[in-house]
Amino acid sequence: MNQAHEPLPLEFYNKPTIELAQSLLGCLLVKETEEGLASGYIVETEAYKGPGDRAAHSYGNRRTKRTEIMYHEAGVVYTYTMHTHTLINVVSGEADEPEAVLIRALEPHEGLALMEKRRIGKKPRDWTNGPGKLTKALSITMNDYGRTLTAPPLYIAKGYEPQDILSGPRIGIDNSGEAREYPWRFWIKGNRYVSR
DNA sequence: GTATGGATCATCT
DNA sequence: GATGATCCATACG
Repeated sequence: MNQAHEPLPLEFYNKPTIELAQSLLGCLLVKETEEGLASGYIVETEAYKGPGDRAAHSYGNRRTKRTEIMYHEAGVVYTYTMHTHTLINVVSGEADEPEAVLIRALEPHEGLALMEKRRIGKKPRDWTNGPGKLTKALSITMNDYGRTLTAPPLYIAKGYEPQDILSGPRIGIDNSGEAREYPWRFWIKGNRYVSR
């Protein structure tokens, strides 16, 4: 049987976005549904810094119905639909600072049978090694938009301390000028579930 | 292993 | 009507 976890306090998210992106590595992302609980350790993230970041949806303080939640205080979820997939971000920064951290990959931990069922025909390694994949494995949808990460059904709990953290350019933002070169992607060295 | 193109839809112009 | 913070199948080496 699965055991519930203790969510990290709201204060955890109260730090600079780049720092938060690194702090999230090794933490446990948990989603509870009627089918049961599924969770995975965060092994890859990307920071998006709002106004001055051409790759961010909130570049130039762009404020629309979709990005509205990024102007909220840190610790809430920003889900976004990309083609046929849903992506999940953790909102960072103070209120009116539209920054966020994209969760790119997880290492499956609990609810493995559920993930297998949600990712039929895929190898275990392909269950959560990409932003669009992990949301499917954990059943994260647009219904989670705006949720606070400190209570079920969707929350982040303490995981383990990563050994080595590496950083590099972000992925999939080739048309964003200089912003594509910023080393704002972070991952745990040697982890098999990191994308690419 | 790398490279390429199509799927498919919410959101924005 | 155009645009993706992607994924997958296919082709090729």
